[in-house]
Amino acid sequence: MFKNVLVVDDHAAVNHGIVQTLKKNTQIQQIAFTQCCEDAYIKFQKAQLDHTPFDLIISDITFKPDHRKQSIKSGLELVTLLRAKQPDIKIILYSVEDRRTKIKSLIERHEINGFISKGRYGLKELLEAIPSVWNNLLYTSKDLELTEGNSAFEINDFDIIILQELAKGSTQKEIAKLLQYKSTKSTSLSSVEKRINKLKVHFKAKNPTHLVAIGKDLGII
Amino acid sequence: MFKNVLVVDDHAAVNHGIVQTLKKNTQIQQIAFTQCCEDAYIKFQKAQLDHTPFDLIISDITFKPDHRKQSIKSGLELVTLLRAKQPDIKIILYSVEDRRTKIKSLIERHEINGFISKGRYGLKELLEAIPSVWNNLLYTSKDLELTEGNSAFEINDFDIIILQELAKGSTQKEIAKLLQYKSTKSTSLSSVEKRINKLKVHFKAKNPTHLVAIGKDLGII
DNA sequence: GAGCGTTTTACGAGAACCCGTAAGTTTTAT
DNA sequence: ATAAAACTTACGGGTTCTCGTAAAACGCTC
Repeated sequence: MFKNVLVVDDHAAVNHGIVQTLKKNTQIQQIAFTQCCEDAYIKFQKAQLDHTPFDLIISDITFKPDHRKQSIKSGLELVTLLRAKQPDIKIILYSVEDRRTKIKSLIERHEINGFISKGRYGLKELLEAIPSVWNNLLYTSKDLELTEGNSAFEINDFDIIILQELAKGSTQKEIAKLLQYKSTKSTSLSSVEKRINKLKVHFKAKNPTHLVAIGKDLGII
Repeated sequence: MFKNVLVVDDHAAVNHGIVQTLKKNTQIQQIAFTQCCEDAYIKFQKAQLDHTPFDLIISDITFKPDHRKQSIKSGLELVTLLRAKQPDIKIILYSVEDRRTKIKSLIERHEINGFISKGRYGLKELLEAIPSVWNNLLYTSKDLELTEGNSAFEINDFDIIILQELAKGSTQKEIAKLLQYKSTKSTSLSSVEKRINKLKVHFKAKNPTHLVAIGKDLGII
C-alpha cells in the first residue's frame, strides 16, 4: 500500500478533512499536506532528494490566485511537472469539476489515476479510490459514471454567484436583480429558482440553507 | 512589535483565516499554528529550548475532544501552563464565548491580555488588539463593551443543535420535534423561531441561510 | 419564414419562514 | 404568599420559498 502521500488543496478545511480521513481509515504512514502548488512542488522535490519520494498525490485542480509569486497556478501544471520528474507516481485529482468531457481529456492528457468529484460522498469515494489506484486501476467518481450519456451538469460562474449570495443572506429576488447587472441571460426570478433547484438536486440538498452548508464544506464558497 | 506568534485553534478554516490575516496585515515574521493544545505546548517548549520563545499566543478556548490522548483539554489549561513557564508571554483568547461575567473572571484569573469574541468582525478586532496588547493594554471586543449592563447573550447547546440542524436542511418544525426528544423545555416551534431570531440578531444574519454560512465561517458548526 | 426543440420567463397555489402580539407558565423578589 | 419579571407557547397575517404548468422568446433546420 502507499507509504508516503501528499495532499494539496488550498481550502484548509477540505485539506484537513482529507488528511483526517486518511489517518483514520488507511494504513498510510506518512501524510504530508500543503495549501499551495508552490509548496507542493518544493515538498515533492525535497522528498525525492531525501530518497523518500511520494508515491501518491491527491490534489485539487483549481486554486484561488495567491498574492504571492505563484509560478505554478493550477493543479494541472503541478501534475505535469510531477509526471515529468517521477513517471510512476500515482495522481488522484479531487475537484468540483464535473464536466465529463473535460475530465475525460484530463485523464488522458495527464495520465491521471483517479478522479473524484468533490461532493456529498467525496471522502468516501476517496477511500475507495486508493486501493483501486494502488492496483493500477483508473478510478472515477460514481457521479460521473451515472451521468454517462445524458447532459452533464456543470457548475458555472452563475452558480457560484448564487451560492455566494445565498450565503450572504440575499433573497432569490435580490439575486435575480443582481444578476441583471452582471449578465444578460437567465436573470429572472424563475431562472434563479430553477438554478437553485438544479444545485439542490446535484448536491442532494434539501433547501438553500443546506446547500450553503454543503458549499462551505466543499470549499466552493 | 511581536516577532514570534503561535495560533491555536482546532478549526482548520479559522486557524487559516487568522494566519492569513496576520500575514497580510502585520509585520510579524514568525507565525506558527497548530490545531490542538498538545502540539501547542510542545511547540511552545521547543521554542523556549531553541531560545526563540513565542511572545504572543492567540488561542481558542474550547476544543472538540480529540480521539487521541489529549491530556490538555482546553485552551484555559494551556494558558495556565504557559503563564507558569513564561510569565511575560502575551495571550489573546479568540472564542465564541461571550458571557461577560465568565470572560471577566477569565481575564482576571489567567491574566489574559486580550479577548476577542469570534464574530462578524473578529479578525478585524484581532488586528486592533495586537498593537494594543503590545503596549500592555488589555483589549476586549467591542461586542462585549456594548452589551455592558444588559443581559449578555450566550450561545448554548440548543443553539449549536439548531445551527447544525439548519445546516442539515431541517425545517424549523422538524427541529422543534427533534428537540422534544432531546430535552424538556423550549421545544415548541415558536421557541425555535425565537432562538433563531436571537442568533440572527447576534450574528447580524439576514436569514437562517446566512446564519449557517456565518456559523460555518466561525467554525462553530 | 415556417416548423420544431430548447431556453427563459410568468404565474399560481401550497409550504416554510418571519414577526408581532397575547395568553399561559415558571422563576424571582419582596 | 403575592406581585413582578422572565420565559414559553399559540396564533395570525405577511413575505419568501417551492414546484409544477404553461406561455413567450430564442435558435436551429430545412
